[in-house]
Amino acid sequence: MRYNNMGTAVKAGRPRSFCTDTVLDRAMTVFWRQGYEGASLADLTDAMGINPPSLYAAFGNKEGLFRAVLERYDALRQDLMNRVLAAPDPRAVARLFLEGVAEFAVHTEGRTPPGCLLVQSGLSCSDADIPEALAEHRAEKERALRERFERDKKAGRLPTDANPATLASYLVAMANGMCVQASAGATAEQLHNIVEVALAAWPGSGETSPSGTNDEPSWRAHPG
Amino acid sequence: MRYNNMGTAVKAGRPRSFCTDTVLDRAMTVFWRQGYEGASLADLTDAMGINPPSLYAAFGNKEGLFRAVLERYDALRQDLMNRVLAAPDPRAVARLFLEGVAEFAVHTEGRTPPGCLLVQSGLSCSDADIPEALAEHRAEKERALRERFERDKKAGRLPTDANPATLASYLVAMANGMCVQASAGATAEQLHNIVEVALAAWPGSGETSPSGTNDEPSWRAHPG
DNA sequence: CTAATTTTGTATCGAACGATACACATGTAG
DNA sequence: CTACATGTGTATCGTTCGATACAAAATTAG
Repeated sequence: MRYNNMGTAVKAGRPRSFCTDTVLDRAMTVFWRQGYEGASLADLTDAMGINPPSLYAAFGNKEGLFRAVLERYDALRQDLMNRVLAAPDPRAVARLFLEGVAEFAVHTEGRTPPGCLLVQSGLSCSDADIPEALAEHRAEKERALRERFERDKKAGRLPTDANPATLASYLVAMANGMCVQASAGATAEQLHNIVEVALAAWPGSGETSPSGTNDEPSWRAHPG
Repeated sequence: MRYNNMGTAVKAGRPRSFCTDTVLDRAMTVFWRQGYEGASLADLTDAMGINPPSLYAAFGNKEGLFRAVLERYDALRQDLMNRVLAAPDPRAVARLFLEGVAEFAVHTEGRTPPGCLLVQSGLSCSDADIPEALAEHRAEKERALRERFERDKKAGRLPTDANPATLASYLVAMANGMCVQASAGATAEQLHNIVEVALAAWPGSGETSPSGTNDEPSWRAHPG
């Protein structure tokens, strides 16, 4: 038995000619732009630069490839979620989350379509497993936010009558809605305007903030 | 030339055996539940109770049927939009709109899937005309809200520095986001909680309302 | 080296896709 | 009635779909 430079075992047989993450990134753009059912195997293999047998050997079938793409998508977004969850207070969590989503949704650098894969690639499909898988991935983010807000509430960083689940659900709904807008061509400025309005809804807005960050009301025509 | 009881001309030839709106309603549920590309012609003709030649004679092709379904969907939602736009002030517009969307999104009476056809049926497709058609229909609602808010601003029912376009975009994004939540199984109570938070963002919230409707802060755990 | 193992490229499978040809049914026009 | 026009049902078109069979290529194991 031989080992590579990472200490993992090298299997016998012909080695793979492609990098898993690279082909997943390419498949991601196809699913993102065309949706799960609109992405044909020919589209996928063309974009990935591999042939069908390689795809099926690596990912099982089309749904397996899609699920692998979703995991890869989460990994690419993990840094953002980590920064969001590391924010000092719930208001900063909300702001970093919505601003981060707005940034990702439009600032694609041509590598991906605008919007969010978890919203665009299959809310409705002939195979209900696909919308379900997407919903689970979205719910994962909502759960992380809710648990953060539950800790904030216990620590006194939210009013005692605040509802962490509702606040998390509000943020995720807002984010998903912004992604729908982005997929239809909304600009970064339009999304950031929406974010400013959305943050005005946050507990403590509209009054002098106890933390001293007295934000400008966000529904104004020309903030600043 | 003969005329029917509505005064319209009766064409020569064998008459249609189906009601256009009825078959469109049935096609709507298929597109809604399975998405544009996930809805096969066999699925559609089965649900509509007609054969392919009848479908093609009446609607041209699959995309033509889909566009007819979108028009039908708008017609079914027109009453809600009329009531929303007839509200006395912008805050009432926002509340009626979001509450109406929340109601429609979950209260389907088994006839349709939860959510919104304009969000679920094809944000991404191999044929880009479909997402574009959906975006136009969504933008139509946003435009109606924006024009209403522009009139409100001129009439002094909104602050002089309010941004009607941003407020309309915020409401539509919120509505679309709630529909995404609904499609994944959110309950009416969860959506209404989100609506309460969303309305707290509205200009004038957080202070004693000038109209005297001093709404309960909406991010509370147990409103009322 | 030979044997075993795994991936690759080509070529293609049966099923499902969107869309139609065509004969028959059912109406109006005169 | 005949002539014409339109819709319906069956049966099927060519294409594309997701998925594989198979043999050659490329590696490890001994």
